[in-house]
Amino acid sequence: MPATRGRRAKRMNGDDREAAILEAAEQLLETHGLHELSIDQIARGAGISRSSFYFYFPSKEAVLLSLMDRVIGQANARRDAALAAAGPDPRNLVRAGITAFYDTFREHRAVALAAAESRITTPEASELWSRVMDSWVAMTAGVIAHQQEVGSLPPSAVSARDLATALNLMNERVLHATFAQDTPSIDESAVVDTLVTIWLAAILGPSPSGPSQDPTTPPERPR
Amino acid sequence: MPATRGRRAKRMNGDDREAAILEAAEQLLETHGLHELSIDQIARGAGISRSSFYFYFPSKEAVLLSLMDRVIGQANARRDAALAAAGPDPRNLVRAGITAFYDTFREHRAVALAAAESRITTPEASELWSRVMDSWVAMTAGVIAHQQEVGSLPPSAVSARDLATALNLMNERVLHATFAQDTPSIDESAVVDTLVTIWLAAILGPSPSGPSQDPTTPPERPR
DNA sequence: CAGAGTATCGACACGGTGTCGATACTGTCA
DNA sequence: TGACAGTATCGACACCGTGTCGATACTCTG
Repeated sequence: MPATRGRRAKRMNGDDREAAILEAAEQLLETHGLHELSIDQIARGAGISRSSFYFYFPSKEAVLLSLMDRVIGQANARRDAALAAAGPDPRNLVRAGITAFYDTFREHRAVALAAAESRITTPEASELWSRVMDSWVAMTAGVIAHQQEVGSLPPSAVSARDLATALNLMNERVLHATFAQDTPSIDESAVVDTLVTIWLAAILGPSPSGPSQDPTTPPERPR
Repeated sequence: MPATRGRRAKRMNGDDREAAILEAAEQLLETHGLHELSIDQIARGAGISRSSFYFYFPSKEAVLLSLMDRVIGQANARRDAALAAAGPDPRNLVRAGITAFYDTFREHRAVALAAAESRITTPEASELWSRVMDSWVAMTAGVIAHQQEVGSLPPSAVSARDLATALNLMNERVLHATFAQDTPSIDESAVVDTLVTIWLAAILGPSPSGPSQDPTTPPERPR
């Protein structure tokens, strides 16, 4: 990046600079964990000094919070669109929801990983993520309760809410492991299918393959 | 704790002091996250100065690593005993394994939570935990593969290994959430049942409740 | 072109880390 | 018993990242 040709573009306006900080941070997070990133690095990456950084954000965690907001908004939008297009069949619903989540965080894996890191130290990040997870859990619990009413899931000993919580936490952890290439973790090519399989086993339960009420989709669904 | 009656017990021998540090650390971790704990606090808690601390451990992460070793050893021992006592029925196997895990980390929740925190910053902690998880995954994958051979689980599109990975990561995350009282999380009273339900749905799959081959244990197993 | 707001920086104080050299205590062997 | 070796302890120092403050430069608008 040569300094904007000829005359050096000295001052940036506040919004541009803020955007530059966000961009620099996300870019640096591709290669370094949040904890191994100093404010100085982010500031330099955005073309300002460390102390100028504080003019825009009170801490690096605040930067991440901004980044998280954007990504979460995208995830929710994508989910709502996907679910609307999926129709009522729980098989499609589940796959659509998981895919929306997967696609978004795959595109912004740096932010996703940093968010998990930040949650530990920053209450704000923790609360933001809690709200996100809660909305997914509530939605999932609705689907499960519906399956129980319709009769394809026997109202087991565990509550729909708890089941929904466990499944969503599984997604969170499994996708994190995949994106971080943890050991053990699941390959990107298989992760969605694996999650969908478990979700369907858990919420469609005992009914082996026979569709209980919606014959619009084939009972067997390989691939 | 009054200073050992009358004459102050000045010097401790090295092993005692090391034990005191471990104890102080675990005790402090009950109420504070690892990141909000300074070496000075741990050292004072063990009755020495900060610089003396370095005589015993190179960092607070090293202390945690010691703590983790002990707890992990306990978890493995408990698991092996439980599995040996559980017999071949996968229903009992699954519940026994999950309960062993749950019980151990419940008794040492401070260490469990700190371990998760430390994994982010300390490669050693990350590797140690990876090895633990890998051994659980391998064991689980064995059970799943066996179920597939026996025929009660149709060899689905996803590999036994991936299934095992997802289920174990679910346990890790769900139990963490429970012990940390995250939002959302599952109450301690319900968490084992919830996990067992999902595991059985995933690895026993389509077969509703009929015992597949081992009639020595009752198919129903409440409490 | 003056003044209000915007943007930037250097310098400082603070708190946590890790190292080093000095010193005190303890057991043991001559 | 008393000197020496090893063990244990500490204070002082240098370092690094953070956050704040006051000074200054730039820019727009009247």
